This record gives sequence, structure tokens and C-alpha cells, in this order.
Amino acid sequence: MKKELPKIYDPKNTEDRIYKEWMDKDCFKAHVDPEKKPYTIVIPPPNITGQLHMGHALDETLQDILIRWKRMSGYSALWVPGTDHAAIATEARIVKTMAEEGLTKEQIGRDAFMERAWAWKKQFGGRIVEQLKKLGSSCDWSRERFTMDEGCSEAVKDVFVKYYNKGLIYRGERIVNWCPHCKTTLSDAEVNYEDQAGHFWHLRYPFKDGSGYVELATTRPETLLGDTAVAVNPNDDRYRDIIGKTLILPLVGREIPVVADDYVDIDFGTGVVKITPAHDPNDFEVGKRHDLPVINVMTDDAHITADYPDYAGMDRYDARKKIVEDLEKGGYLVRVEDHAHNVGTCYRCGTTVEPKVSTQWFVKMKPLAEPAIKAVKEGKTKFVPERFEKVYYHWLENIRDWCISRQIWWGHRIPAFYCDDCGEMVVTKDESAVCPKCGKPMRRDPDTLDTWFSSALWPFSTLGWPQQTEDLKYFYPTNTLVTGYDIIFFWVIRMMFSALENTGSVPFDTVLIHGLVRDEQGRKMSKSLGNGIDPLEEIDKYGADALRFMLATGNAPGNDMRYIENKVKASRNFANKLWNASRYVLMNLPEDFTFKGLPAELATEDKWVISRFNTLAKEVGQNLEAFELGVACSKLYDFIWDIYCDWYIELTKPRIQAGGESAENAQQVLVWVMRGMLALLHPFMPYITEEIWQALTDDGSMLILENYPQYDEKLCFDKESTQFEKIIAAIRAVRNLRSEMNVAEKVKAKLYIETADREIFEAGRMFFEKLASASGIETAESFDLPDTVTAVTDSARIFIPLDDLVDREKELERLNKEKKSVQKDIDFSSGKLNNPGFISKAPAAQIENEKQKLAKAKDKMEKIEQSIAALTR
RNA sequence: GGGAGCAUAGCUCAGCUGGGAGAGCAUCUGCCCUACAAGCAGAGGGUCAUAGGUUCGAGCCCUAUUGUUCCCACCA
Repeated sequence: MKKELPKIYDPKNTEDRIYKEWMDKDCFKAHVDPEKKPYTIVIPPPNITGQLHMGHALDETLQDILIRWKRMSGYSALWVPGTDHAAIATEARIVKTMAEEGLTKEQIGRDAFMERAWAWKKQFGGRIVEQLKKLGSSCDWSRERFTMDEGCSEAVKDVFVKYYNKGLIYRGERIVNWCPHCKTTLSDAEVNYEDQAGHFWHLRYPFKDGSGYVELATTRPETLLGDTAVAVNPNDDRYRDIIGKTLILPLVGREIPVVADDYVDIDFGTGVVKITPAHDPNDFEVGKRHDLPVINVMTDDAHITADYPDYAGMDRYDARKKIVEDLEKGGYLVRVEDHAHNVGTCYRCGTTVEPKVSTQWFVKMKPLAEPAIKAVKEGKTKFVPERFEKVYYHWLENIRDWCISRQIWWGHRIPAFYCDDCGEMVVTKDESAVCPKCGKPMRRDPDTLDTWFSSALWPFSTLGWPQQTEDLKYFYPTNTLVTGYDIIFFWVIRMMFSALENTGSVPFDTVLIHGLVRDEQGRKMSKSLGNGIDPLEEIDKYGADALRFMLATGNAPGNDMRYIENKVKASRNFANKLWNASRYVLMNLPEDFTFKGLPAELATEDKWVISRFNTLAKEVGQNLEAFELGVACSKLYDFIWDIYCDWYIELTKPRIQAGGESAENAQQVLVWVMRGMLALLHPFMPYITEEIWQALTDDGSMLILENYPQYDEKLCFDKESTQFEKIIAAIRAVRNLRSEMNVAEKVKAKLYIETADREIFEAGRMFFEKLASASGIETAESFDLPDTVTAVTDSARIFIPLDDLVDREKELERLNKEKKSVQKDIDFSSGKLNNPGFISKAPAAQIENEKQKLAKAKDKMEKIEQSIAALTR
């Protein structure tokens, strides 16, 4: 049965239907088959907004291309979707919706809170799945997981207890990054630094003995309340004699010592630093060295504590204002300078982070970092592009212990229990633990874990670890992680060291790093700028294939790309081109057509296109192997548009019109190449290729399950290819000539082809007639014609008698121009060949290549000169 | 302060281990030839940021400089 396709390709019609078919026939199922080489791809889970954004679409697209390609190449391919990173934002959202009902966390209690969070999570997780489908993601949906689900929770508890028992996790008092808005700690990676305009307040602190004062500067006068010392450098001659003296803290009246510490930079400011151990990480260290008291002056939401009645309850910025005023009144303020400084902000809410002393859980990083560094150094995991390994090393070599406790409810709860009676602490998986000392029931730590702690276990916990499941045995270690460079610290590194610690092997062998998707002006897409582009809207406008192709093409790995709508349009046009080509093929097949594969008798042009296709298959395979997706894309684009559509299809037109065996062969070849093209393109444009495939085949086969085309030695027809390129070159030359002479296409003219390859050109007769507006051709080894224009290629001289259409002067001018350009070629090549350095040092193939180029150019020159001579005669 | 990327046609970007600079869009010319005007056939357009160096040969390798973006660290 001959099928027909609508004139215009409508992605909306195709995408839902095709996706459903794939699902119905279980096409995405990964097979656990020891005969086949395992292949899995790990991808980053959707982000916290519950919406697909462009960067995420890029992740999805790249990994899905790799998966589809691997599956078609006979591998078992899988990715496991997860959701829910950034628990802080999730919690903030739930709290916000509760606030609308006038409820607080504390009012409804932990269980009810978790129930709400779960309900929302499930809903948004489902939405994510829907969105991914629209993109064409070939995920094995049966493995859908949330990082918070039961299986994962077990793994998290196991790891926590194990780490604790090994001394890799400890509890301690430290300065941590505290977000007063989210009311939780943040890890170092979760803090963003931004430049803010601020001030330097120069203050004077008086000596207790009335012998004057010291001057110091601060950017945060409100922390003065918590000062417990003033420090100078021990080698600073200016202050050597005041070390050990006592100062009176202005406004507070506290007596504080002057201490000496190397931390103070002699050349910066006045060389005197006030020490606030509770509110500055460096001061905290100084405080520890000098055994200074730690005085916390702020509440969890960054208001001054009740210990300071004058400022109690004031926000830190209001307090700053008031304190500065009071200092001025008291004569303690010397002067104020403008000062730009870097301020840490919460990566989710943007609130300025408040360094704060508190008791938190930490992961000891040194012992975990070392194997992770070693694994990459040994090449067990490779980064693509390689330069990101430097980023990886730098981070791990300078890593500090990782604060993993979070003061939120949505998350994996820390499995630590405290006895309020005797103060005993136990870390255990057993939730009904009783105090081993006094037998009383214990209170569980209210804190939860940083989501990246559980996410770090993701490559193996989603496969059933710590059980030795079939999936785990088969799919682990996985192969490729596709993610953006902004995620290296958050996730990639943590997966690396966690996997090495828990499973003894790396979680993946390759990390493919891509850049960010920016807007048309090159700005980062962000909610506050409102410049974010919703991939689903773009899919609606142009189709998922066009978006996917655009995301995969035209950028190099690791580099940022701009989202430019015209680029999607270009991809859409490409899809349309392919669609129309397939319409041509279908239209020109007989009613009773059956595909038999390549015919035994192949014409030169058939061999040419087959040969070119064969090379394409080889190169695309190599490019994919090397993660050069963009290169593969552009090769497919060029082949389909230029070789297949613009040339081969046009070549088949006269043959099919003529009918007979040649027409039948052409039909077979058309279909054969089309099938191959569709298969090669399928990973990049899955929907349209599947749609065309099914229109083209009648056996209920599905492209997604077909094999990926491979290079085949037998299909390499170099000789015929070269021969046919001669015809193409001649046609181009004639077209070029006619265009320059402003000859309308309708005006046919006879071509006299002077060539040593007469049979080749004779065989191409119909192509000259169809594609070069020839009314006929005549070939000879040599012609002697008056009044012609000449098209010259390196294998032929083509005369067109257009005496009444063209003036002689113009043609002469044109020929001289061409002569000049060929002369340049000759000079270049002979210059090279006359260079003794080149002859003696360049590789033989290069020299041979240059010789051939020179010979060709000389041939061409000879022909041009003949033509010029004939014209001037 | 440390590190990395980028600088190529008017615009957005490719250019694999060094062998005469490419694409898409835009511009110009001519075409609605029944697959496709979301198209076809042509054309113009680049001192590959600057200055040195290595090499027979450099967009590519080395050094320095300028501009630009980003990451990390952070001194009150």
C-alpha cells in the first residue's frame, strides 16, 4: 500500500501519537541481558522549580541522543530519572502555601508537614515526567524514582551510620553559613558571592587605663556587640606595646584584650582588627587560638538578641544604623569610607548569609577527596572536555569539611538520637532507640541532611543498592553523566567520592560537560530578569525535534550557547526539508513497491550517493563515540540537504520519468539511502524520523528499534564517486557560467564537452539536460568552435554557443578573472613544491597531494588559455 | 589574589591530532521547474584581537599584551 504524507509537517500531530506507540510497545525498556554490553547514562534530575527549563532541556536532549544511539547500536541503555534536589526551596514553597492558610510548620507538626510536601512532590514529579515526554526522552519510566523515596532513604541511613562509625562524620561547633530567611545552614557551595557597595566604619576603642585608644575599621559595625578581642599582628612595630592591654568595648562596656595573631594583615587598614568569634569564620579561628569567649548576638532570623536591650529585636541592618548613630554620639566613630566588598548570599533566596556559630554535622572531606582525585588522575573517570578536570582537582584539593545538617523538615532526617536525661547520643538506623545508658526513650535529631548527600548516592541507590540487585550488578558502574559545568561541585564531585567510598568503583566513566543556555543577549536566563524561555512553548511552536536538533548543533562541549529563535527555525526548516524529501520518495514509488535492498546493477550516481552515505555513517559514528554531537549534527544536515535533496533527488527525476529498470533501481536506492539517513538522524530528531520511517515501511517495524547504520567496506565506491564528482563539477560550472551571463534557466543551450573522459560525460547526458539547462550534449577529445563561452573544470572544457546572448568582451573578462584565480593556485602549489624545506620535511602524502593539485590547476590553466586564444582570434 | 574560557564574515557560532578559512541567519541577482518559497540556482563578504616565537608550513602550538565572560578564594 502506497502511503501519503500531508504537505506540511505538523509536529503536534506526530509527537503525541508516536510517543504513545513507543510506550505501548515498550520501546524504552532497558534489557538486563548479559550477552549485551551494558550501557547506562546518568542524568541530572529536574530542578526544584517543577518546571523544565532550557538548561534542563539541554541535559535531557544530549543524554537522550546518546541513549538512543547506544540502544540502536545494540547496547542496553538506561537512565533513571530522579527529582527533588534543593530541599530548601521545596520547604520554602510548602511553608509559603501553608502561610496562605495561616498555618506554620510548628502548628501542624512534622508528619502533617511531610504529607503536604509529599503530595506536592508527587504532583510536580508527575508533571516533570510529562514534560520530559514532550521532549522525547527515552527514559525507562518503570525506574522513576524520587530521591526521597523509601529505597533511597534506607541507603542514606546506611551510609550515614557507616560514615559515623568510620569517623567520617562528626558533630561539632563551627561557624557555618546561615541563611536568616530560609533559617538553615548552607554548604560552602550553596553560597554565592556578590559585590555590594558598603562602607568602612573607622572606630576607636578606648583603653581601660585611659591611655588613649586604638583605631580599627569594620564593614559590619553591628557585630561589635559580639566582640571579645582586638587583634594586631605580632610583627607590627606600631602596636607591639599594646599587646596584652585591655580595651573597653564601646556601647557595651565589656572589657576585651588586645591579642597578637598572624591572621592580621599589617598593611591593610589600620592593622587592627576587631574579633567577633561568633559572626566571622576567621575571627572564630582566632578566637579558638586565643581561647576567647564566643558571644552570639543574633537570633536565627538575624535580629539582635535580648542580651542587648538597646538593640534587642532589631533587624541586623536597623541595628547597624542605630549602632553607628550611637557610636557617633559617643565619639567613637572616626570616619566613614565607601567600600565595595563581596558578600555571601543564599543561592536560592538571595538573602545575605550570616556566619553563625552552631553545632552541626560535618563530613570529613580529606579521606574522601583523595581517592576521588586519584580516580580521575588514573583516568578511571574522564571529563569531556578535559579542561574541567582542573576545576575538579582544584576544588577537591582545597576542600573543607562539608556541613551536611539542615534545619529544615523536608529531607532525610539525620539518624542520630539524644537522651535528654543523661546527654547520651547514638547514631543508628533503629528509630525506636532507647538510651543505652539509662534506658529512657531518645529524641531524634530534628535536622535533615543536605539533599546533595542523598543525591550523591544516586547512581547506585536508584539501582537498589545496598542490595546486590540484578540491576546494580548489570548497570553499575554507569557510563556517561551529562551535566552542566555549574553542577560539578554540587553533584558530580559528591557522586564521585561517595561512590568510591561505598562501592569501591567510580560511578561513571565519562562526564560530559555542557555549557549554559543563555538568552539572545548572552545573559544567563533567570526568573528575576524574566528572560527565561520555556522549552515547552518552543516545542509547541516548532516541534520537539527542532528544539532538540538546535540544542545539539552548533556549539562545542562545555561552551555556553545562546538561545536564538532563528536557530530553532533553521532546525524546523531542516525537519521540513526532510519531510518533503520523504514525500517526494513516497510519491514516486509505484503502488506495489516492495523494498528489496540495493539492486545488483547500480548506476554511477547510485554508487556515488551510497558511497557518500557510507562515509557519513562512519563519521557520525566516530563523532558520537567522541561526544562530538554538534559535528555529527552538521554532517547529517549537510548530507541530507545537499547530497540527498539537492543532488541525488534531482538526479533521480529524469530516471524515474524515463521509467524502466533504471527507474526501479533509483527507487530502491532512494528508499535505501532514506532509511539509512532516518536511522542516523533518529537520535537527534526522533519523532519526525519515526513518522517517516513508518510511512516508508509497511511491516510494522519501528525505527527506534532498528540498528544504527554502520560503515560497510563493500559500499565504498571510490572510483565511481570520483567519476561522478566530475559530472557534478561540470554541472556547477555551467550553472555558474549561465548565472554570471544572466541567462534564464528556460533558455536551453547545447553543451560541447571537451574531455578525456568521454564515456563518463556521455553517461551523464540526462543530468546535463535536466540540471544544467542543456538542450543536448556532444563530447569530443577536442573541439574547435568559434564564438562560445567556456566553463572549465579540471577534467573538462565545456563550450556553450551563446553568441547572440553574450558579448565577447564580457566573456573575455570573465575568463581572465578565472585565469587569475587559477594562476594563484598554481603559484601557491608550485611555490610549496619548490621549497626545499617542504620537499625534505613534509610527509610524502602531503607532497603527493600538492603535486596532484598542481597538475589539476595546470590542466585547467591550459584549457582556459585555449579558450582565451579562441575568443581573441 | 588564584584559575579557566572566549576574541574567526554584518549577526550567532563551527573549525577533530598544524597542510590553501566554513555553516546558519542577514545582504545582492535570477527563479513559484507539481517534494519543498520554511524552497531552488548563483554572488558578494574575513590581515582568524595585537605583537613576537617555534615550524618547510600556524586560526590551531609557545610567550607576552589588550578586551571580555566565568569559576574559586577572600582582609577586618
